[in-house]
Amino acid sequence: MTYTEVFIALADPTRRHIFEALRERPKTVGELAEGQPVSRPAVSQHLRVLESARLVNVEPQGNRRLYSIKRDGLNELRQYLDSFWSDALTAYSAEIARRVKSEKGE
Amino acid sequence: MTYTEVFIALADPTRRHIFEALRERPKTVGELAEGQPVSRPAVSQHLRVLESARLVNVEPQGNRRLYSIKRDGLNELRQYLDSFWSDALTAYSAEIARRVKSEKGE
DNA sequence: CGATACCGTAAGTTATGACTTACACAGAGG
DNA sequence: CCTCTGTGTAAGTCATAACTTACGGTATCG
Repeated sequence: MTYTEVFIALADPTRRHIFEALRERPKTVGELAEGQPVSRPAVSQHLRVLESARLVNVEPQGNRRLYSIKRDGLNELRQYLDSFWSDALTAYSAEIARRVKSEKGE
Repeated sequence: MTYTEVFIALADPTRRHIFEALRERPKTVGELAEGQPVSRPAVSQHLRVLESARLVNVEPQGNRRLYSIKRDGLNELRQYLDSFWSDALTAYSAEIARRVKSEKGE
């Protein structure tokens, strides 16, 4: 059920833009805010949501904070999506398979 | 980019529950509403959003309307996710993850 | 030491959307 | 016909969250 946060995080356009801006390279909050039409505190708040969804990673570097993409959230989302393919949408077998996988710690 | 609607559609818990209820088999609006804690018109509105996101398919059958899962929306979402798995990004984020781990003394 | 850059948090405002009830309309069946 | 069933739509309410400005705290640098 943890992909809930990931969906919510990526549903917002501004947040998705920030996230996509990190594909190029890790960036600081100021750098990210510069490319967006919203204020810097707004970017900070979005980054907090992205971090909570395990989509980004923060690494303090002296005065600044360097944000980068983290794959955990993406993995969960992909796992959820794959559950709609693993089997021809029959009954609950896909869901069961997903649960078993996560129980094994994968 | 059209995956925007898909993200928004699946971000709502009620809408995701409705969508997941269709994994078992195609269902009518009444059947779907019965399994949800919200009113029937609410389910109708959710279905409109899901349909607009190309996540469900509707087939009128006499008096009722039979809804079923449509792959188009899921395909777009998966395509978007897969774009984050390019080799460069994979190597880059793996490096970040490794650094963070070693900083934690793990 | 100041002074400045970088960033997070608080508080308040506003827009969005999820929900309700009420209504309209088409098909099935007596 | 008339009624019931199944569903979509309209209008209005209310909660949420996205945004702003203001402020506080911590490094860096002169």
